[in-house]
Amino acid sequence: MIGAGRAGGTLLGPGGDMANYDHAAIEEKWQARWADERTFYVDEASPDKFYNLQMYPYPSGDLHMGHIRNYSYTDLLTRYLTMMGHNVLAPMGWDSFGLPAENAAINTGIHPREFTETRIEKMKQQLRRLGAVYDWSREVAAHTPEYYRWTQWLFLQFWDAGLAYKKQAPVNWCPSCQTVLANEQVVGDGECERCGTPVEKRDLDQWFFKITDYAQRLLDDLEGLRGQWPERVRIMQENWIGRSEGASFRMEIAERPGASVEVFTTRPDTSFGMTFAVLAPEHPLVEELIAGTPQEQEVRDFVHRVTLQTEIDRLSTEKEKEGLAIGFHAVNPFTGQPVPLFIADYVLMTYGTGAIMAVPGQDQRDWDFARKHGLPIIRTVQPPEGFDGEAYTGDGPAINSEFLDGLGVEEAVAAATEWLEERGIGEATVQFRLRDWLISRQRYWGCPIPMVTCPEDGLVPVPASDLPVLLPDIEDYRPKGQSPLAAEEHFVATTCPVCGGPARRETDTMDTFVDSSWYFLRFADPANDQAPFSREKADYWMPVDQYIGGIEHAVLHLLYARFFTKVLGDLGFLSASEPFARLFTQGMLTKDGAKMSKSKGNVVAPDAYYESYGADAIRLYHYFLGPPTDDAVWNDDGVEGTYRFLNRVWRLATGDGFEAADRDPTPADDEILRVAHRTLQRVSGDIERFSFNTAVAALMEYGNALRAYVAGDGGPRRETLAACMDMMILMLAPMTPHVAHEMWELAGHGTMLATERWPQWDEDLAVLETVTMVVQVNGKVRDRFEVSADISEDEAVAVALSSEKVQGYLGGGEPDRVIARPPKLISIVVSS
RNA sequence: GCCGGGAUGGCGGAAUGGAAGACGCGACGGACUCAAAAUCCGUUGGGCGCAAGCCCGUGGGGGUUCGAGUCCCCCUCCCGGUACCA
Repeated sequence: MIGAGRAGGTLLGPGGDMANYDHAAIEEKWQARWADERTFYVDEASPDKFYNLQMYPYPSGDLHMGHIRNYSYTDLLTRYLTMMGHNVLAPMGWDSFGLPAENAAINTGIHPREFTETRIEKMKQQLRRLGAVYDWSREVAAHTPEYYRWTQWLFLQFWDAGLAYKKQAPVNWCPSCQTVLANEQVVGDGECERCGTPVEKRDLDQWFFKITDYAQRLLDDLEGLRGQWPERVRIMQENWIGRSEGASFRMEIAERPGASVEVFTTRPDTSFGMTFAVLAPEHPLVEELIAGTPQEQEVRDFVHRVTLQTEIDRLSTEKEKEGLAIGFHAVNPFTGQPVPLFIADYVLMTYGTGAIMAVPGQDQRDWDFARKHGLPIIRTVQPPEGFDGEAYTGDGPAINSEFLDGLGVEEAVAAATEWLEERGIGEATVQFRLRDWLISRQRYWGCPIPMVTCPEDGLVPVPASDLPVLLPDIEDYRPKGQSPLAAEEHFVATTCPVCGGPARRETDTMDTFVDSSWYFLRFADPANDQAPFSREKADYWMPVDQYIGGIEHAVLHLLYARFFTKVLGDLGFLSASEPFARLFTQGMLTKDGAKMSKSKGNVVAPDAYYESYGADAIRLYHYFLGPPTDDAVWNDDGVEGTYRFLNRVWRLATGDGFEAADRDPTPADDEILRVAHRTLQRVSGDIERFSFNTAVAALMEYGNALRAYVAGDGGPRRETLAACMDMMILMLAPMTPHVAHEMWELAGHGTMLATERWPQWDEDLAVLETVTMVVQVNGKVRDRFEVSADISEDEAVAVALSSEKVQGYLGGGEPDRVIARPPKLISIVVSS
């Protein structure tokens, strides 16, 4: 077909001498073929599986260019890996519970289910239009009873394993969303992740998952992800888990024999420098001690004032630390001396023991507080000569510390801890910053928590056989401080599974992060109605070989999913201990200096681009735009360039404007084949290392070389051009699949391009025959030679020294030094 | 504050310690056209020069090296995370 003129004319563009391809017709044709032939549907037959997963999206309805960028990357890999011969699972599903649907219901009266499902359909259409391919037989949606039945079932497994519990706790409350938030969902200066409203504290009965039981393993297993996950994500998780080692010990209250307070410190070596101790205002001991004392009212007022502060004020580091002596003393076990006991807002009840020993000499916060309240400061670590700071936190010999004197920090910590342990006062302990995961939400559009409360039997799980606890249809979605479900008596009123007596259902629903903590497992076995997934299928597909998503999930989703995987592994449901073997976080697409979002009004709708340029040109532009890990700025003119490129390739494929001849090969034919193989080598390597932008650049250079070849003396040789075009088409197949498939068919291949094998380059052809050798004199390039790529060192030096220009710089003398790096470079050093 | 990451033409970006600016966008000039669009060809970091060519140039300052955008030290600015975590 090559060189046969405008073959297959019906799909050619609308007239003009320089025909553009008819992207609309071509795209529809091939999208239908992939769907009808279920080209990317997979089973478990092959030993060479590859699980290629993109974070399943919230069905927002409209794909903007930011989404398109992300889906384009995943689709490139699905197609490339398929051509590499892997059995590639690329599923798609919907994170379809959550607030937007519920808010829409409140505002418009449309049922969240209808709202959600309409949008899912819309989004599926848009993915199809992009040419993104999936195994749609595995589609899941978190809001369907077929899915959330198993979310509830998994909750029951957690409950049975003692990993789910309910307790009253001060929680983050968003007054606008009228629901609680996990710590991880409080962002910035204490604002709601969703709506930006300042978060308040409230005491509520809430459900938690005991993720803290897994803190150490979640931390340890990050090691194994080194090199496979972006370093910054690994570090963010490490910091979030926040392990610190130290000691906790008890101190007697001087005025109350029998009463004591436990403190945690990472620096037991500094205990001799303790000059006061501080309790969190909410510490239970505070109320116990002050009851009936003259200062009772003053202390209560202070506690009240602190707890009323929003999280923002309380945690602001600019604010001066506020505190109050409560009139009691703690006895420092190391010295036997009493130190005054304070309450202060800088000590948090939620970390450690909620109480600290204060050592102003070695802790800046304590220093500040001591200064403000006129408390003594004792240094217990000798600062280095010339130290002019305040608290000294570095290493140095211990001083003023009796038996610790002279020891370095590490030895002193060990010695002090041992001292405490020998006396039974305290012990070495490890603290984590990580808190248990609060999963209750007082909202309607989420997975109901399958528990009932019975006056006789207390909290009772709904039997697995009664699942799912269906989310009932209701009339009033407005949040009122408790879940809208609480107002639905027919939902709430039930019977106790244990005693059969009247009982009440839990009305909270689960955080949507619970739904997304196991969806990747459901994709392995989506139709299973006996279990969330079979171990066999999960073990076949897991772990996810390549996970792709946004950096915004660096801690939340990725930590929870890791936690779920470990729990389910421990419970015997699967073998994998980590869900995502490799993680790729793509950068975001910005416009006007911000991430594209509806609320910012800076979204670029793809519709006009689809019409003018088609899906392939849009995709190719996204690949070309820049490194996929980096944020990128949308540029309206850019698609024009990739569209022009594709049309030039199309004209080469359709023989538009030239005639190919059956003739003997010339050096030009030899050379263009070499360029083809060199390009294949570059493109293959670039795709493997996610350098899509340079892969596209290589293809463009190849296209330019092909056009020069076609226009060159003697014109194109039919056989050479066909071989070169086949390679071009195969390389374009994962990137611009529609036009590539069309060209493949036009070239006379009767096969489906998508399942063709990615070609292998010929090493002998890919290597350069001649190289430009640069000759430097004193570091500056002074001459260049075309030399054979396998030139010897001696020859290369001889060529360099023969250069007249170089001789000029040598001024008749001998070079002091010659550094030879054949065939690319000869560097000559000569003293002036 | 602490922990990451970054700064290269008008713009997006490319460059295993070895020709800085590949590839593309934009701009300018030209061909084709009655004209325009499309397409094709050429130029395009700055300065000096008729030219051959020379000098300067990867945020700033030092250093290592025959050779630094790349490695080391210091600084400035920008982005992300985290923030009284004892």
